[in-house]
Amino acid sequence: MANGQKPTINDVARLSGVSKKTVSRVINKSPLLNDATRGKVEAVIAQLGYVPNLQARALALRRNFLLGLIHDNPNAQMVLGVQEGILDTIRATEFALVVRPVDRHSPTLLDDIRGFIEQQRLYGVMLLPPISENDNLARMCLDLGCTVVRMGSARLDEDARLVASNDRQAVSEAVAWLAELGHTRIGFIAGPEGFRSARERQDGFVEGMARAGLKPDPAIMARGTYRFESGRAAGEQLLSAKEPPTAVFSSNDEMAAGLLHAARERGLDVPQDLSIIGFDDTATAAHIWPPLTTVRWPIRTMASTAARKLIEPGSAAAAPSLFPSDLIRRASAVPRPGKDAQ
Amino acid sequence: MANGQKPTINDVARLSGVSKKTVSRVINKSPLLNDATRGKVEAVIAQLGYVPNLQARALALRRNFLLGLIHDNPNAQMVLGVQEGILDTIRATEFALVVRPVDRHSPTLLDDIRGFIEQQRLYGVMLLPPISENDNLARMCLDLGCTVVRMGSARLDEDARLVASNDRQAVSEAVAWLAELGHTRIGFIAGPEGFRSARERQDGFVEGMARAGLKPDPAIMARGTYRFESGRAAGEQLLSAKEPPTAVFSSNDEMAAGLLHAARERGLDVPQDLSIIGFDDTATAAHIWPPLTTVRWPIRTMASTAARKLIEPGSAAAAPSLFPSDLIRRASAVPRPGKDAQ
DNA sequence: AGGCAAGATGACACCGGTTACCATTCCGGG
DNA sequence: CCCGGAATGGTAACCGGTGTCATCTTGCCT
Repeated sequence: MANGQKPTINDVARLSGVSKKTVSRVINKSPLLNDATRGKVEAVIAQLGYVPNLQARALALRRNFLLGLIHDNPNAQMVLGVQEGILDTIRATEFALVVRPVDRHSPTLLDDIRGFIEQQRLYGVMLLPPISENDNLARMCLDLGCTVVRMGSARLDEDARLVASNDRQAVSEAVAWLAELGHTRIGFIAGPEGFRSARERQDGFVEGMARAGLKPDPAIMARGTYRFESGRAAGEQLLSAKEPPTAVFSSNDEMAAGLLHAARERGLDVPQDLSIIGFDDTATAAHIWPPLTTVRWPIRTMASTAARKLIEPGSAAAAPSLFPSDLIRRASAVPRPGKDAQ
Repeated sequence: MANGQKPTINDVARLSGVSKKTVSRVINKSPLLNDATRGKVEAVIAQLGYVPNLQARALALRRNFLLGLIHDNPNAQMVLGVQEGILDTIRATEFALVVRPVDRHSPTLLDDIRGFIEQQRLYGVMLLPPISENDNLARMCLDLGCTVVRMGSARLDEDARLVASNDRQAVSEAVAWLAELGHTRIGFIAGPEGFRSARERQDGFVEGMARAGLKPDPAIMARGTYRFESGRAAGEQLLSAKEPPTAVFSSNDEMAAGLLHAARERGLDVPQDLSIIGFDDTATAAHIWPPLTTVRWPIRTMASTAARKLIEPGSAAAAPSLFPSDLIRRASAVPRPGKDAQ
């Protein structure tokens, strides 16, 4: 310690004239300890700038302090928001956040993740959509002995903890808003098949239409991949329908931007000729023209909650949490032309 | 081990009838080892599914396998690209990536980061712009005993390793391209004062203008904060000049998007009335209308290189690396109207 | 056959914490 | 005045690896 090494618990013990054990008690805030002793030891700790070695601690405790974030980049904005949310929770703790972007389509996905978890001996992992929907993956993590939290669209989950946004309700309300603006021909661009979020949003669309007394028309509904290009393609399909929509709900912002391009290429004016609502409230949403009306879900808060569930034992943490989303009203959705004239 | 615990090196040793030390040699691929023994031990390892405990290893080796990424979110797209680049390098190693978003303006910034590094005993840290420009921070990390790599705009650096993009040259070329398209009134939106990247880009602008035989006009140059709104404000300023520009280079995409809004609000047609070039090639760049001509720098490759410098000892790693950027030509920059008619 | 260097392996302490368990001191109550 | 129990601190072993150094084989040379 004198020679440039970091001070250890032994140095602290020697300098304060107590045993390692006592220092350990001070660090761990053991209640059965004389105040005088505690003070003495704390003074030495401060003087030395002693920081306990987490690796040694992890070894002795047979558990460590690493949380893993496993995702496959659906959306940079969202992933970063999640990271910030997790940090909000763990910043003052001894936990650290380890990230692991993966490729959902890799044939060795499960093995890669297993190796990662085993090698780093993670305490818990957080799964983001879309891989959070992979039940086999969640089960494997649980079997590997770490706690698991999944983020995603609403759905009960027996064993892994769940933090979800209520996509269905949010979409339903967005559609209701379009109806309120006087639209009756409302189109829909769905997310890719097999994604829970895609289904939730589709269900929300159907529900919203029903509530508004409208009937979804398959002729102005299409499916995309959540990517920009697919949104443009879907847009072309919808807009070339015999009776094109005057408003479209897109299951995410990126596809909404694609739709916007498709509309523009046809010489349509958005929002005059076509109202658009997206989902996610990505950075792009506010920056495109016109600014996109979209659904924002509280990513950061959700992630922060999820992290709490990960590190806090207790049964309460096991109950799924459902978060509401907000409709952000911008310029891309306006009353149907001629509606006021009715 | 039999009772559900993870197998340890002792289990492997016992089952294969050799000592711990020999198993350790197998794991570390020691060359002085009998092939027969190695084979036997490896068989047992495979059979048991033994994975060495990194924490114990870190303790014994007095170094660990954690790389830290410290940043304050200049741009989600970029941060995520960096994370992916780092993973490209460390995926097959025992290193893990620990992220730490921070707030550049926090008064306790340095202390927070120090605590983080000391607590987790990071092996190395990577600093992203803009905090990578903080020399005190870099020095502190070095003093704490971890290797440091800074990403940023070109500039020699004595102690910390540097991975940089050649912003100046890239901007210079972008301006040359505008000149080639026939523009002579070229405006500029600078980044915030005090940022190295902002200065590099500004220098590049001046250089490019000079090369094209043009003189920068302060009346059509403004400064922004790299945020959308500041781009819009700068745009209003530039466009209300007595002699407005026919083309503008914006120091990043987000401000370019703001400029685009400003132009549109004035009834200008982009690109017919105004050509725009941005910087960064964020997701937004391709999704706005018209698609933005912009400078793309190889974030992922740079980050991958940076990670290699972090974990590979050797003096070669200490030399700064400079990466070239590409001009992505999209629809937002077109020939000056009437130019062909000349 | 003897000597010896090189190769292969093992014994043991140690990294920096933790826990189990024991020893001491200091009480109050019978 | 003695004893039991709480409060406090110490000792040793352990977590799962690694380094050092000693030991035991070999093969080869003379």
